[in-house]
Amino acid sequence: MVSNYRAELKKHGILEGRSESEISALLAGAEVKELRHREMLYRGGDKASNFALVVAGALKLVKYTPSGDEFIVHFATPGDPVGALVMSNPNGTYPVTVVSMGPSIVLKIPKSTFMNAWSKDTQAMQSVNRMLFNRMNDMHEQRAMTKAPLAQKIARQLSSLIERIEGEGATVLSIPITRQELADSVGAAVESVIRVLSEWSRRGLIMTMDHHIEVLRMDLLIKILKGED
Amino acid sequence: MVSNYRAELKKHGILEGRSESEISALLAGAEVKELRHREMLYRGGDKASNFALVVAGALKLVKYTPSGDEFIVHFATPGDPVGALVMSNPNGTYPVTVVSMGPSIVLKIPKSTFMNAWSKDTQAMQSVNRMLFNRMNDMHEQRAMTKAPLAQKIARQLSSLIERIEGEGATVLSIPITRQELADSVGAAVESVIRVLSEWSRRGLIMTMDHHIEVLRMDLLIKILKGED
DNA sequence: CGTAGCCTTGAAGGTGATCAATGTTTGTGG
DNA sequence: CCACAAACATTGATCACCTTCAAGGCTACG
Repeated sequence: MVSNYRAELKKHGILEGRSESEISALLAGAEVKELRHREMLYRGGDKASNFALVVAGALKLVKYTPSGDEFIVHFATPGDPVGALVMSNPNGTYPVTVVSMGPSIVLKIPKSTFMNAWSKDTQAMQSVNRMLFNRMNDMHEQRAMTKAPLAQKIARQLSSLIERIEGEGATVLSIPITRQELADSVGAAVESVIRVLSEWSRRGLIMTMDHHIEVLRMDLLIKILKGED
Repeated sequence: MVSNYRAELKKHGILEGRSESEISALLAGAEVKELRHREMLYRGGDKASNFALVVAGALKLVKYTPSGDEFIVHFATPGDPVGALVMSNPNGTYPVTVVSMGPSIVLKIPKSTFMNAWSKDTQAMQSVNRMLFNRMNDMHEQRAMTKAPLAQKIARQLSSLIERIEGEGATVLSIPITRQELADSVGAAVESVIRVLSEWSRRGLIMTMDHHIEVLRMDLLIKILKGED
């Protein structure tokens, strides 16, 4: 399974159509790492010595407010680069803490390889840029909803996550996500998220099993997302 | 003034220390454009044929919610690249509408030059990445404040803008900004922003003259920003 | 001198935060 | 495999902060 990380990355347009020698240059010193649930990959503020490509599973990128509560900046899903932007910065530190949600697999690539191979490789940089572009757009979409009611924000987050992790048309979110995490990702209080999800459960819209959310009525979720409730 | 855009860009670390031939390659087909107040540079959804570097003034990057109201994703300030991320994407369209705030100057660079020169130039890409990194961090900071009271969000936005546009220690924001724009950028209603700013005016914290905001008591603004009110 | 764009103020009402208490599930060490 | 701790979920009551709606004023500019 681990051995096949290359195929997985190619699915997401990374390393696709590259020669064997190009690939080995881009992966010089790379290390496949399996992370356990809640295991930390990077700690925010630590010196950035490598970046990672998500191969399987999902990771949360977390920041902390001065007042101590946590908020989730982004969920990194397969194909996502993590910590790549800071590589260009000598002595840069990771801007976020990165923690695995459920078991996941990442490919850790040393900063030196980034500088020697990635940054000089147009195709590679383009795939990194494409992912950053997507991430930016995702953040913009989220910002666009600041004034929308909480249910709408949660619906968006949920369907966006399912689509990105499971693919178009899926209904089960295979990574474990707590109400707290959902709250931290939409900028709300846990209790408020719980009230929304409980309501949805009652209405038969979703089902939760052991921190795994299944959407039973995607059509209704989409309606809520659009504010048609 | 226009002729000196290179010096201005170098101040922000772009094109710095490059040879004459490198610079002319990076600026092949580039065009200096002066924008009037409220003039549009890019319309969201249009095919992206070039990107721009902000030389002087400021631009707002705007999106529209389905319900029609506007929200401001980012204020682009001198040194900022605009539309650069979408260059890697063939047939990509601008994800945001870009409008000048007050008169401003940008350097428009064709997509072909991005593909031929920028994307192959490690140093150039690094400076673009550095700016994107900053923009991301700015958005993260903003996200971190979703639960903070409105006054805090406005204080942050204001001081961040002043620092980025005018430099450390400045107190006057030289670009015209309306209450509506401030509201759209922090995700609030105009009236709410007005109430906060009026209160600040009464307390002698700020002064507004013809859409230009001056901070009279930066110390107090910082206190508010930190939630110490 | 009238329109357009922006600013202001007040009143009413709602959404979600906070606090507090309790139940439930999961994980771990003996 | 049990017992206890830790993490997570739930529910209710209260209340602050903003939004919304409505109405009116100011200033610039063609």
